[in-house]
Amino acid sequence: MPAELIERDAVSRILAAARELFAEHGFDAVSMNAIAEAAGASKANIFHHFKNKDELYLAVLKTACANSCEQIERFGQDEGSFEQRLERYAAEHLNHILDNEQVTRLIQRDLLDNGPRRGRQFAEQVFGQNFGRLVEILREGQLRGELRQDIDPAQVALMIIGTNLTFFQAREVFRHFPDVNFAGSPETYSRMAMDIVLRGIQPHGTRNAEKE
Amino acid sequence: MPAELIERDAVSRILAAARELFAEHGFDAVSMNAIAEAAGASKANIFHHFKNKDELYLAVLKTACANSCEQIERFGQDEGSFEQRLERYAAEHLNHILDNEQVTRLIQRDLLDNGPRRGRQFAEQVFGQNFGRLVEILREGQLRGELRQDIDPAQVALMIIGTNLTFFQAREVFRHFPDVNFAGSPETYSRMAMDIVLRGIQPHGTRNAEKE
DNA sequence: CAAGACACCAACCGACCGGTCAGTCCATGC
DNA sequence: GCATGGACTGACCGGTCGGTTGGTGTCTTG
Repeated sequence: MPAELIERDAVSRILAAARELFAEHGFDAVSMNAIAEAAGASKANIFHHFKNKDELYLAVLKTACANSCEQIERFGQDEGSFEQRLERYAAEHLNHILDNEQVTRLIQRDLLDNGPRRGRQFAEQVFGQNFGRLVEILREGQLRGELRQDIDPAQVALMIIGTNLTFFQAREVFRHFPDVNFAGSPETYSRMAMDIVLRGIQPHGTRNAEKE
Repeated sequence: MPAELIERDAVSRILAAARELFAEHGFDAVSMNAIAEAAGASKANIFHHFKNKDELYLAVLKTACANSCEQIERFGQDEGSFEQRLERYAAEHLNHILDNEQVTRLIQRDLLDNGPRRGRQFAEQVFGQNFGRLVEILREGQLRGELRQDIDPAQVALMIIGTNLTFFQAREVFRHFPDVNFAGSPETYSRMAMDIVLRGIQPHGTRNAEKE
């Protein structure tokens, strides 16, 4: 992939290098010199294409979020039962954040710097889109009586996204925990988590989750 | 020993200022000058007490984690049914991370910088202790047949801690989401989340969670 | 009191920071 | 042929970075 990187035009090379470095080390820890070197361009050229460091950061966040949102839009959209859709959404979401590690880290970092800060809107955008899709699926299920009426769809959405994000965030840490045996297997993790959630949100009387 | 008192005074002032600034802005964005000014000491004095910036950061993390771990040790320890203990643990954990915002942010930041980095062990320490306590409670409940045998306690522990952490991390963001009405009320949030989890991990046949 | 240990600080250092500038290169259009 | 203008660069700017130096005042100990 370095060959590809060299072939592309300067702006996209700069954006790619900046995204990688910002995600890995954070905004303040990355110098324009480092980005220039990684992108194979001069520092002055970066300032030619982007007004300043902040604008470069915003551009990185913007393109990354646009890409991410585009993929999220398709999550859980296929046909299938409510449970299948929800299960598939969770699995796809977990896969997505694992496949797009850089973007996920970028947004998590941005969320952490929560002051009157730079790219807040983009974090809200991606987070909100995830949230919206999920709540939509859940509301629909609730209308069809496939999940309890007395639960808050937003609550369930947060649980699903939250456990996925925590899996992403801490997977390297609890890889060494003796109690944890799903650290290397997001599929196992996602299946087990949704098993619990689905059972937890079933309507009170139903017992239709018996499998074998 | 008045000398020790004086020393501890300046050192603790430096540690407090550093903890606040590191938590708010991250390691690289905080200069020793800023810490010195916030602590009411000279920069040279900081270097007198701490070998370098990294050691100061480690010291901050160490004291913060020690304090945090001490409190966690008491979570969910009181008498009560399995469900009560679990519910109380979740509520106490959420309260804890909200009360100790600085430390939580500090550790989350450190988790994000996952390379061959500085304070990894402390993040593992706090995270692991939370995890250990929860898994312990869950294992006990499993032994007594109060939750399904076919679930992984570590999975449930991650779900509880994960949703709490995500609540902490994103509460400012989804405060503006129309779908969310628990943003300002961690108690409501914790109660609703545990309602779902508890129902999801009940043994297959039981129906003892009907509302009174 | 002398000597030393210790807390503390102003001034300073080289390195590097984000950002600027004058100028080169080169494709385009007249 | 030649003017225009965007892409691009090396050299440079003021300022800040983490860290050091040389020293002052204060307390303890003999």
